[in-house]
Formats: sequence, structure tokens, C-alpha cells
Amino acid sequence: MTGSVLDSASTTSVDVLALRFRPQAQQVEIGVSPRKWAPYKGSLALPGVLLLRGERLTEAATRSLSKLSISGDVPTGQCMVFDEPSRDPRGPSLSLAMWATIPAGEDGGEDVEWHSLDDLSTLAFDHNEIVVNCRTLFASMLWRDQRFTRGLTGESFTSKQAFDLTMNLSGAMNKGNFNRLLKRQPNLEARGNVPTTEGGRPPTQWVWAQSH
Amino acid sequence: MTGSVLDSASTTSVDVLALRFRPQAQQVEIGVSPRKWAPYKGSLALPGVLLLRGERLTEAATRSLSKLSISGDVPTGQCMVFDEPSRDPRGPSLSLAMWATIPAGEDGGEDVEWHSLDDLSTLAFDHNEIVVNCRTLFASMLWRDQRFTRGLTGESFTSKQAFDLTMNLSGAMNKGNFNRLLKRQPNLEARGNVPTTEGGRPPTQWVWAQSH
DNA sequence: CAAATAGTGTCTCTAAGACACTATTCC
DNA sequence: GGAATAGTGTCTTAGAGACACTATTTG
Repeated sequence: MTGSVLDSASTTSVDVLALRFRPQAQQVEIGVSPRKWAPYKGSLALPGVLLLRGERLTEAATRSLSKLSISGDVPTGQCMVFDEPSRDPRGPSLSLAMWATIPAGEDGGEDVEWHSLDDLSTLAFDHNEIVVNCRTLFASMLWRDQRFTRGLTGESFTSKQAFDLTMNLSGAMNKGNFNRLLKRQPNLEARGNVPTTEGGRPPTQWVWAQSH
Repeated sequence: MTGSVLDSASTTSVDVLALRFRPQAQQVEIGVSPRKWAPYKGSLALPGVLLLRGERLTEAATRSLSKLSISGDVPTGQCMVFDEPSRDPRGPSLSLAMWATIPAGEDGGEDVEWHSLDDLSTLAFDHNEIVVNCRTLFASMLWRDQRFTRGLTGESFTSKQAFDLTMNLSGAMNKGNFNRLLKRQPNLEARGNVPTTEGGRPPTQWVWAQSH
């Protein structure tokens, strides 16, 4: 039975939306790399792998990230399933979209490009649609899903960085009210100010509590 | 290539949480039926099917519902993916959990049992875990996801029914405040009172706007 | 009338948002 | 001081929740 059943299934891939926040650019970036094989050879695409028998989604996401030459244990989570049958010209395939947060400074391999979520070029398959659909999810997860948020901010960050992150991902946010949002966050503590800045009052430094 | 790749994939099933609200019992019920084959032959289980090549999730959910002898086009949506490799004794398999809202009065086939979400007996596979995990989702979707809510309430309903539904799915809810929640709902209109009741002031009748 | 159920009036608390004002830095 | 950036005070609105009170029905 197993053989015939498997033959009738769609292929199942895990595609990863690898996100990082780059304070210098004041934007959230997503990691993409050119495909090495047809279809869409040479086109930029989200890193993805075929889900292996018995493999956990998180494991597959980690394998996907190795396509960007990113290794190590990064926070990941489910986004949603994309099931449009013609999304892959090779035939019907499912995409299980996962998010992953990449530490700032992890640039990945030579051919990895980090694009702003606002200004994404044309990607292979339905990957643009995947990004657009998941982006609203990300906006609602920020400051609500702590693993996700902490993954983007890193263990410590300044008010300014947090503000830029929030503006970029969620859009409208009043600067005057933003500190109140940070103060309400559980597991987050203010730790004095940042000494080194150029021009203007230095921002508060925030540190996530140990727990994790 | 296709053959070898498919052989290495987990099987993928779509399991449906078929929900209906039964005003008489003042509770949300989930449809389960005894399995006809091993494993777990005879055990109650969520209706599920193997996802066919090229099949949409919604189509698979509809096929699953036919296991409960429920046909017709009902609202469905994604819940989440369950990927624990040992969730099926036959071998690694993914479960794509979907919700479906069944019109009140649709009882399905002879062997279908409708269990309260509060008092669910032991189900096959990891189906209890699936229900528990998805239930928090349902609580947050009620009165926020209109397709979901409308599927549970039906096209028209009374304040009392809506209150019972909300209490059962989301827990705490103050009766005094509940009408305000209904008044805030977009696409929902009050349409006078229900004439026939026994004992007590008759509740308001609410009707969803045509749009759908 | 009493009992039962439905619905309103208020008050509190919290989050979100607007917006003027104050605070701290560098030049 | 002036420019630049960070942060507070305060007011408004909306939703959630508590809770007493009023309203409408049946018997």
C-alpha cells in the first residue's frame, strides 16, 4: 500500500522566510539566493528543501538555511501552507512556509542576498506571494510572540532600534508612545543608556531577561 | 528523480476538526467517527484523508467530511501542521489540521459521534493533542474571523445562542457586556426579538448581512 | 405578584494613538 | 545656543471586564 499511496502524493517542501533586522539600514531583511538548478535556475528564491521522511519541520528549516550557508540553532516557527497546484511547474507541490530569525551579522554565503521586505525583487515560484501573505503575520507577531521578537532584536537593543524595527514591520507607530510599549513587555528590562552616539540624546538600552 | 524523491517523503494527511454549535446543548461539538481499519481500528478519530497529488487542502477537507457523511460546501480553513514523526504507528506522517464549520442540524452518518470539546474521549493517533492545540486557536478566531464565526452561528441566531457559543469556546464572558460585543460586529444586524420563548424576556435576533 | 431571562448604565482598567512638551547629547 | 534625537505628560478613544440596575416575558 505504501508505495501506491506515496506515488499519489504531492511533493512537500519547507520554504523558509529567513528574517533579520539590520539596524544600520533600519529595516527587516529576508535572505534569498539564486537557484542552482531548473526550474527558475538563476532566479532568486527562498531557501527551501524537500521534507524528508520523518523529518521535523524545524529540522527541514535548518537544512534550508544551510542553503544560505547559515548554520546553528535559530528560532523558527510555522507560518502557513501554500497548496496551489500549479505553484511549481514540475507538478503539484505543497509549500510549508516557516519563519526563521537570523542574528544580525550573519550574512550567510557569498551569493546570499538580503532584501528589504518592502522592496523585494521577483522571486522564483510563488515566493513573492508567500512573502506578502506571511508579512501580515509577522506584523502581528512582533512584540506578541517573544521568540520571534527576541530573534529579531537580539539579546539587547536600543529604543531606536526597536522603533525602527517596529516601523518597518508593522507600519504606523508613534515615537512618543513607543517607550510605553517596551515598558509593558514582559521579560524586558531597561539598562541605562548607550554612551556612544553622535548627535542627540542617547537611547535607552534594553535587555531581555535570562529565562529564554 | 520524482520517484526517489517521493519515496523519501512522509505521507501527508489532512485531518478535519468538524465543528458545529448545538444551541440545545449550549456547546460546540466536534464530529468524530470510529476508524474502519487498522491502526486504531474501532477507535474514534477525526475524519482525515491522504492528500492527493494536486489536491487543494479545502478539497481534501471536503473529502474528509464525506467520512462523516457530510457533503456540501462548508467553510474551512487552516489550523496548523503536526509533524511529530511517531504520531502514526505506520510511519512518519504529517497532519495538516483544518477546521470546518458544519451547519447545525447536519448530523452526518449513523456512526458519527458529536463530542463536546470539553469532554472528548480518547481519540486515535495524536488527535486529542490536535484538538487541544487547535482549540486555543478557535477561541481567538471567534468574533474575529467572520467566516469561522458565521459558520458556527448560522445566518441568524439569538443573543442567548451567541452567548452560549462564546462561553463554551472562549470561556469567561460577562453576560452584561455581551450585547456590546455583538453590536460592534461588522455585518451583523439586530432584527427585533424572538416571539417564542418560555420564561423570561425573549432575546434579540441577529442576522448576518447578505455580503458573505 | 414571583421567577426567569435579556439588556442597559456606569465605572474601572488597559492598550492604542495623537501631540505638545521636556531632556540629553553633539557641534 | 542650535540642531538632533530620546523620552514624558496628558488627553482621547476603544475594548474588556465588573456589577448593579432595568426590561420583558411566563406562570
